[in-house]
Amino acid sequence: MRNQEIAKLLHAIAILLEMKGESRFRVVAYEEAARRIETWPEPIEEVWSKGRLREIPGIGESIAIKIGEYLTSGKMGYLEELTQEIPFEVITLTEIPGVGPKIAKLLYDELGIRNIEDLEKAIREQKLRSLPRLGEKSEEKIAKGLEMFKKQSGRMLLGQALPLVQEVIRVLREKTGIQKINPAGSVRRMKETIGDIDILVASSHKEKIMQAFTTLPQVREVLAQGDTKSSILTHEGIQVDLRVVEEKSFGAALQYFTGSKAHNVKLRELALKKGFKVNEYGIFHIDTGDRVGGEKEEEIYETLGMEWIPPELREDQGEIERALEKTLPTLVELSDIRGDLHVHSSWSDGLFSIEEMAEAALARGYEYLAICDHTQSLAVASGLTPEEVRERKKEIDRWNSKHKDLYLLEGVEANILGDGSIDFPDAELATLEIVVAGLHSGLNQKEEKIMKRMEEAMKNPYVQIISHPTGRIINRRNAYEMNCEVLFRFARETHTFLEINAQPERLDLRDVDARKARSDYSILLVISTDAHDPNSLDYMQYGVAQARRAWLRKEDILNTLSLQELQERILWKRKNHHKF
DNA sequence: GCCGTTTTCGGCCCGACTGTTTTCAGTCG
Repeated sequence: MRNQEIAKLLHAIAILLEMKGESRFRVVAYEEAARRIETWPEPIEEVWSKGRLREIPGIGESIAIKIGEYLTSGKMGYLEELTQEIPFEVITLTEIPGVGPKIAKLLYDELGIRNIEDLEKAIREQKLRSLPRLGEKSEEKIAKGLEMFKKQSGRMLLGQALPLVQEVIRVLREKTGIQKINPAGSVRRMKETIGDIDILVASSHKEKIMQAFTTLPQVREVLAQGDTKSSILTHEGIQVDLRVVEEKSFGAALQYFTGSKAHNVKLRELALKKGFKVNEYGIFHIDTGDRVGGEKEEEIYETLGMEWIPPELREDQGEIERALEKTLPTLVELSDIRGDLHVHSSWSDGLFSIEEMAEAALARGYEYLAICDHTQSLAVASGLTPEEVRERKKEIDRWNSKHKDLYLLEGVEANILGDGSIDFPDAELATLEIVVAGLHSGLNQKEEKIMKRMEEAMKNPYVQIISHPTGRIINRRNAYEMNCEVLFRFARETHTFLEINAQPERLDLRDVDARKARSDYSILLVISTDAHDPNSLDYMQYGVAQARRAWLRKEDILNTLSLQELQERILWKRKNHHKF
């Protein structure tokens, strides 16, 4: 999968073109192409080899040729031409907040600054303030941006951002009595990672709210305090922006600040075609200037003849077209989930007893919970031997005999070994109700080997679910070298389910992959928390959000079934294995 | 550079804020 790699090159071209002062439409075209490729679920090299690059929106003749050239020769002549004028390195300067292409170019042209180190030196020597169109304040601003840039290590996880937002909102409500307050931006869209946090308030008591906000206990530094917008930095170094708008504009502002940018651009283009103008204050007739809505977000979409679009879908990935046809899917909700099919107990590397995990599941209203401890080859995680699994069964049976409202499924998360075999005998697996299997070793093997292991594992009649199928850890580890299309094909052929692992740093499958697995391969997905403690059962909300971003409905998720239906579905594979 | 229920040519989203400027360029979301 070389999508990221190609997207980076196209992004670099866009920046370089902007530095040169090229038409902003060309710049936008390269940016758009980069974004499309980055989120395209198929490996770009495969799309290319099938001659289907032009089917990706935003890829025209010219960019398709450049991608082809790069995949054939490892070079992109156009990019090399551009970097003759401006070194590739200079692009990294634009990642500093407050430094865009134009300033980066200025820094390079006037002071020969090529990278972060050069820039630091120039700031120390106070060289920036004497440049044309820059002054003392600009120098200060860039110095501050540089500090922030050096501190941050990737975007924060949704699992970090959401609790913070909820806490900030709770305290602001308490302190000021405001009613209308909502997260916006990528937090509201429940993206897997968040840049900075946006919160929106409707009120006419601006001063009081800003005061309350900038004196929150979480505040380390107030970055800006204005009438309508203030920004703070928390002790963890997270930037939170708060905007206050008039009640009558709340819906329009919420729509506007929720984004995504691509979604908003498309929406406003469409509005223009229909004779309307959309901005953060409302929706207006172009001819008369009359305001036709804006207090509620729904009014914007309705006026344009569309269904209201759930924030999780607002990425310009087809949702606007579907909203116009009024055929958006009804997305799965947390309340649809009837149980968790992958949790650990203190029998392996979990921190709490089976009973404690079960009580927590009961408290969340679940009908079932699958105890899936690690198996023997995973010694570091106290993986269980068959004997230990039999011992454990007594404890599970004891719960089930006493409780009728929560059923414990006896399971394991088995390990897929280097040759694709499962580290637990088939005869033992056959005694279990649920077998999840995943890769936990040999993660750096070549694609061919990885895929062979996956195939072998899925052919095993007792393996029902593949856990964290791509193995990525956000900000820390890339996915295995693998091919999701092939994985999906195997999964379909062997009637194996795939997991959406809800751990905030995993969220694996990714949203675009899960969407493809369901839409193109009809694979049923399982949302599991992989919890090692009772509180982590709440990760389910992130898994559900991921599923919603993948356009999934209740009927696309295995663990929305009742216990009886679930048992039928998961036992089907071993009973019918001879047929395929 | 891309794209087409107005178009194969002529369009291509919107506004706030900031700083260094006397009218606007650059950045951001």
